[in-house]
Amino acid sequence: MSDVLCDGNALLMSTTPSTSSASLSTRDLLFSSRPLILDLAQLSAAGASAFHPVSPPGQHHHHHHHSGRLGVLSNGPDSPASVSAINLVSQHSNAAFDLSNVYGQSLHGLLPSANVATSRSTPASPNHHRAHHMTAINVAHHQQQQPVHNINGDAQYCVICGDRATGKHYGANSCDGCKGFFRRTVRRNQNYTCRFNGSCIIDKDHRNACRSCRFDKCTMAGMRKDAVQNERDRITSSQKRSASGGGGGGSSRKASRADGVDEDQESMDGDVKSRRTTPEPPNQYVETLMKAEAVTKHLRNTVITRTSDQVPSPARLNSSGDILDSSPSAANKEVSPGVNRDGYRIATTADVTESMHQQLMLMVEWAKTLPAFTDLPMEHQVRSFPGCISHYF
Amino acid sequence: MSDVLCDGNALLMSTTPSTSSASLSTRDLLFSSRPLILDLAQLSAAGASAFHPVSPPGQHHHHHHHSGRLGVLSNGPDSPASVSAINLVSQHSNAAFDLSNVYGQSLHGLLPSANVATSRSTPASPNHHRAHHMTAINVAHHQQQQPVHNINGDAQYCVICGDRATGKHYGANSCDGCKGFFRRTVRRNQNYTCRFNGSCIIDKDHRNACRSCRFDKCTMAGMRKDAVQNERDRITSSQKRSASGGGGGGSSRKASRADGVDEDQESMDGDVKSRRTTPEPPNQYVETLMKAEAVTKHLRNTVITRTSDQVPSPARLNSSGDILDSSPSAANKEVSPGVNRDGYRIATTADVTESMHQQLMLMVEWAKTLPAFTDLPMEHQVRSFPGCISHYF
DNA sequence: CTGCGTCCAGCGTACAAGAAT
DNA sequence: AATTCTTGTACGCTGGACGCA
Ligand SMILES: [Zn+2]
Ligand SMILES: [Zn+2]
Ligand SMILES: [Zn+2]
Ligand SMILES: [Zn+2]
Repeated sequence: MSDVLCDGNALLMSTTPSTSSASLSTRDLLFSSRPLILDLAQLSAAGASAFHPVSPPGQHHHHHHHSGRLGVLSNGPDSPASVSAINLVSQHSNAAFDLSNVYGQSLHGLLPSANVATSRSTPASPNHHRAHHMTAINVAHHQQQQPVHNINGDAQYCVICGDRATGKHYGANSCDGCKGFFRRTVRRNQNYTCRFNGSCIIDKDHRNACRSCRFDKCTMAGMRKDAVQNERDRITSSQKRSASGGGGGGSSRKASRADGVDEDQESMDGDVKSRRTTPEPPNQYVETLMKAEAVTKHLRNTVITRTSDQVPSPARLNSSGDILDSSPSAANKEVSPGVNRDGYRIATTADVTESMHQQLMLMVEWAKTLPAFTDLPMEHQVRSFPGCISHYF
Repeated sequence: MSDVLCDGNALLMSTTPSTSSASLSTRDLLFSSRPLILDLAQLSAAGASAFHPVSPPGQHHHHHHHSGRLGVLSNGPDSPASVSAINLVSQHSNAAFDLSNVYGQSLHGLLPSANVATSRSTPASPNHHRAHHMTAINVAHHQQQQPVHNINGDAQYCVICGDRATGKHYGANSCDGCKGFFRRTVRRNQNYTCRFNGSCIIDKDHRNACRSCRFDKCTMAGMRKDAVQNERDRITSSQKRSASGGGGGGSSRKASRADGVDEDQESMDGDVKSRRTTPEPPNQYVETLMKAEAVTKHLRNTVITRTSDQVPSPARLNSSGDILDSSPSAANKEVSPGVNRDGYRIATTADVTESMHQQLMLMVEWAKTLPAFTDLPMEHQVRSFPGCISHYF
């Protein structure tokens, strides 16, 4: 029962690894003209590495330390295993089910033809964020203050975050943001603790994501605490009497509450607390993924083996007991009639079902290896699948 | 030609949302003992509908749209388009192929409920407003800030809902409610769909009745997405201040968990958000993914529409011309014989092929939005596909 | 002019309360 | 009844605008 019959195109399931078969292998069909292969491990890894803000938004960077470029992974290692679980091969050239063809076409020309490196460094981007940013410093026109160096040849960028620098502050060439941040921190004698592993990336768009790392970077960049002076007298007074009367008030400064309730926002006090350690590192994401990959790899291989061995091999691996509980028997049921000369046989719905089942399983198992996933309450685990990442599965 | 015929279990393609199949669903089979679900659709992006970030496919069963209460948002709206691209349903009870059920269940409860909200805005609470806000102009007392206009005569009302404005937010003079709503929406990259005709009235008492219209109005009123910044470091109130003094320390806030378990409710990352329990990354990864999601979103929607309209609708959207190049015609060919009473028809190999093709396309397009990917030399780009992710297809 | 300072609009986060499930 | 999500309010932090020597 349950054979899939295609009037025109038979669905065939390969019973061999698909690589060497004389007939067209899925892989051959898929990437006949191109060396496409795919290895997710790499994608995620590579992707991940890519994620690494390696190329910071921009210009700012120039040299900059470590910044770790992870280096490009060469894909080699695990590709062998990547054989489609379901190798559906069509006997006919126009077969609709010839996935290989589909893939081939889809990929053909889809990839960005050129962009090899293009390093999209995007010097221009800094725009977004406050436009009114260009203030005093701005030399009349040229609104794009980029790589410019000032008259002295000093770099124009903040050594802490890469934003445009407004001069030296507390000993380091920096932007107003880092200047203010350092001052407030020192004045208030605050102590921050990194929630990750102390190696957060500090650039213009993320400088506020981790105060601990930002402050460390300030210090590292040469800012000196002793350059921060004591609080001065309030400046506030000025305006009121002159204009106030008539109500013209204008906006000059504000009259900071005479009633004393104000207490202002800048000021300090406090006591020392200890450092608390929070889990998860920043960059270890890639590591985690790699680990997950390693853990599920055997499962993957098993699945592949099972799928491809469906017919011929008497030895079905049921070893992974707890994972399987669905129709295992249905698969190896009377198939003899369909086997043809190339070692393929007609795929039964059970075959397809089985394969999909396995695929799902793999995904789930994979997800389960991610600590962040298992930490979720069950409900959430379920919900997480539809997320942005799962879309691409 | 090319119909898939199953002697025992027919492969059917659903032309409807597929809500209630009585037979065992794949899901049941797969995870009978475990609550794991997996929305394939989402998973493969293809599965389909899931792609729509908000897609509420699920829930269908319960009440839902009819939603009697006016002003109340049921979450239905956002997911009109989400119909599984390929709903394979088995005619037999033990059919392993009932993906529709899988989808339905998976999504059930997955969507962020749209809750309405109560407009707690103003009940009377105008009490305090920001203290330091009332500055110059404020004459000591008069705490009832209502129709107040500031010195310039600017309206003091929210341009979106008419409530009392608290200043400019993201570019528009608005109330705190609209400010928060806009920020959350943008940060989560959410998409709303009006259940009516897109012209809902947004005022103080009804602003929570339709998120779609509220958001549109925000945009229309001048709020800019780019004014919403990235997530910052945690604040925790008694951030340690070291110090000397004798401390008067009174902790202002609640002393939120020093152990870091806190994790706050606000802060997420994906549109379908995967709620994380673990701290999560400093995040550029998520950011990158979100960005990729946003960029390919329209593609996803297009694919879903096309796929779901495959059979019934005479209006197939071929609009996205450049993306399609495979057998489009094959799909809508003589199907009459296969349509059965439930609105399903037998899936042709072309249907499956088409869908898979689209899915692949999506993946590739998505990958192309990742800088790390495009930075790879072409050869590597091609090779990256078969990795751990592709295994899960 | 540089490099300290302060000021405060407008970002942000924290969380209590309500709504939905 | 328990749990999760959204909302809106309270208040902290940031950084550009400026004052001053
Ligand atoms: Zn800086
Ligand atoms: Zn850090
Ligand atoms: Zn409003
Ligand atoms: Zn509406």
